[in-house]
Amino acid sequence: MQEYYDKMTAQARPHAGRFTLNATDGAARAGVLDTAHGSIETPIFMPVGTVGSVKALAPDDLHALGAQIILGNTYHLYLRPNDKLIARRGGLHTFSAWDKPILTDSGGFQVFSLSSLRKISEQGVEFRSHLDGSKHVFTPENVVEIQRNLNSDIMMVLDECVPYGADYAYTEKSLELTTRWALRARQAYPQGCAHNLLFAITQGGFFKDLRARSIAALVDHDFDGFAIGGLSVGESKAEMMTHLYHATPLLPAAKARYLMGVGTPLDIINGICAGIDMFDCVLPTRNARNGTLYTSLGKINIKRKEYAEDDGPLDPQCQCYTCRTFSRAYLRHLYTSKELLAFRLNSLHNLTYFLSLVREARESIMQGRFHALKRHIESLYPEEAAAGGAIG
RNA sequence: GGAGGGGUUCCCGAGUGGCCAAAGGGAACAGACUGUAAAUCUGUCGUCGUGAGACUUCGGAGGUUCAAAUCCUCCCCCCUCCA
Repeated sequence: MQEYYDKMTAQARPHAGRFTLNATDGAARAGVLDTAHGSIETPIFMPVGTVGSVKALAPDDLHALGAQIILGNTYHLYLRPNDKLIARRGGLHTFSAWDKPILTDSGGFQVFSLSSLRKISEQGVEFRSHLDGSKHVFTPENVVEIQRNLNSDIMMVLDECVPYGADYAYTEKSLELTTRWALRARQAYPQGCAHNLLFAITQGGFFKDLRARSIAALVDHDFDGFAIGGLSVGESKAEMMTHLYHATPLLPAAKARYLMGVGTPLDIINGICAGIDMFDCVLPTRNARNGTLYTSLGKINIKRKEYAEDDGPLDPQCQCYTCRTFSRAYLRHLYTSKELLAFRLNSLHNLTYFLSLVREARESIMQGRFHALKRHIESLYPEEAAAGGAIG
């Protein structure tokens, strides 16, 4: 493996880990994060490709969309096909033919979402595979090792994503464990994987003092970026926003900030408003496969009968391949007929929407007019805004 | 001509005296989805009514019964095999 690590290190571009701020507008930031496979311009939305594939799309599609970085998942790729198999093929970039940056989630979320299958201890988490029931152990150290084997550009530390409704005592105990795990992960690889950036994950549930404590305990350690975890796990929109706006300013300004698993277009705008740089979410791709599409006029469900004879484009203001080429009537027909093309065209469109949104946000920050964009997005999702998604 | 099987709510298909406006699929219609065990899940799905409930349905027409999709009679139609 050392030979593999050396080779990956040699191939890495210089300055990996450097984060440069280009502009700010209020708390909103526009920056650039350098990684081993190139730079990403923030704020950024990262399409989710859990098992080494953004569902329904090929790398060519992602390039056409202007995707700068995608996600992979440690838990899923470790179980299948296995990180060592991927390392033998030259890492996840080579294996999946994606040459731009990749961020891998640690499996902390699976510890949460597959909770019936696991047992948490100081050492790490013992869990059963959802695929075949076999028993495995994740520790802060081996999760980093797995991500190095994948040659992830941005590795996430193992954390516990605390379920919504957890009480103060549990949240506190969990946060302390997550903190100890993060420090162990960092200490295990102090210099050994400099080009595989390592982000810490802050937790703290829905208690402001615990959020602050989690951040304070991590900021002084040498992480390449900081994530806010444990939001959007079932809480109300208002609660989520309260903690988003409370926690983000506590993160160090000089490092990239990542809001994990979020969110809707309005959530993302709020995150940017609060000072977040990076987002990922399954919403655009999953909703694409389930028929919900995001447009410049709001959300639409392409399955609806009203589109059966609608010859207009999905979104007249969108320049994506889907909108340039096909009618709503055809897209509805594809979906209704269960044609696989529906997944690809819908995913292309929704990701175009999310990527355009963050690109516009970046431009508006550079030009000092971010607030106007925020107001506009709020007007597109009035119900969500009314539910508490219009703070700031 | 002979022997047998069958016609159920948009479709397929359970149901053979009351617990049946009728299982289960499908279709249709609507909704959900936030670090992806998701091409998944949920709801509605005879008519009227917010509701309790009322009314009309199981090929057709009669009949038996307190009660019929279910039992009886006749009729119509479909399928298989034999001639």
